[in-house]
Amino acid sequence: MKLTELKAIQLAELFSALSDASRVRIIALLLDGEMGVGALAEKLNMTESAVSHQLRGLRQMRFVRARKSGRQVFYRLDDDHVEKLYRMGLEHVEHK
Amino acid sequence: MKLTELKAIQLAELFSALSDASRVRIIALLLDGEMGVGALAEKLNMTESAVSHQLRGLRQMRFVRARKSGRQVFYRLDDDHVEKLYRMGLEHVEHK
DNA sequence: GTAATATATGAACACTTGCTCAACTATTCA
DNA sequence: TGAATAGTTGAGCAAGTGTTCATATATTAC
Repeated sequence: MKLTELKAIQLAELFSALSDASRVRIIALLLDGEMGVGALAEKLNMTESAVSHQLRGLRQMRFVRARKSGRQVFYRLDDDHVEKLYRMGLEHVEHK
Repeated sequence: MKLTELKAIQLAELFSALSDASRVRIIALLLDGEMGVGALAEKLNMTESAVSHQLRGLRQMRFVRARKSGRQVFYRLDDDHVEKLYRMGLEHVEHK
């Protein structure tokens, strides 16, 4: 499999987005639909700040998209590839 | 999507294995068949030590499997999930 | 206007990661 | 046996990551 250095880096960045348990759990929650930062923080038992920092990374990766409504910001998944990757990873983890 | 903390961690570990460009390039090379550490190091332009360190991680994750022959150690992919994850990631990276 | 709410941001810090370098084991060859 | 080859391992270190804490911004309610 030929693979340019650039694509190796891009692939690594892609998988890095899912290489942290907090981010994985954020993705898992967003699979059910959009959610505000505060609600995410509560469900995840994390500070809003920590969640916000993680969401920024996911936003920059185009994994999630933000929608502002009043003073709340609702996030949702921005890519069905993410869901596919997530599900395939879960399959791997569950089947031993 | 309900997700236990344990599974979130396992998923994160799974994706962590592909979250580095060197490891991605190792996987890409092994997609074509098994290869010795020296050959990998040469193709990757890395020291054998660095490659060996990465292979250890991949081995612990059960991503690769080692076969010893004389003084050489040949590595190959140990899981077709890895290939699926790799290809899906590549698809994501290539389609914008 | 002020106060309260929801989120974002930057600095600081502990922790992790991937490399290099040196030392080590294991195998082959002479 | 000793030297050369192939790979592994551990320590050390620079760079990166994820959190907390304090502060800033934006919006709503009064």
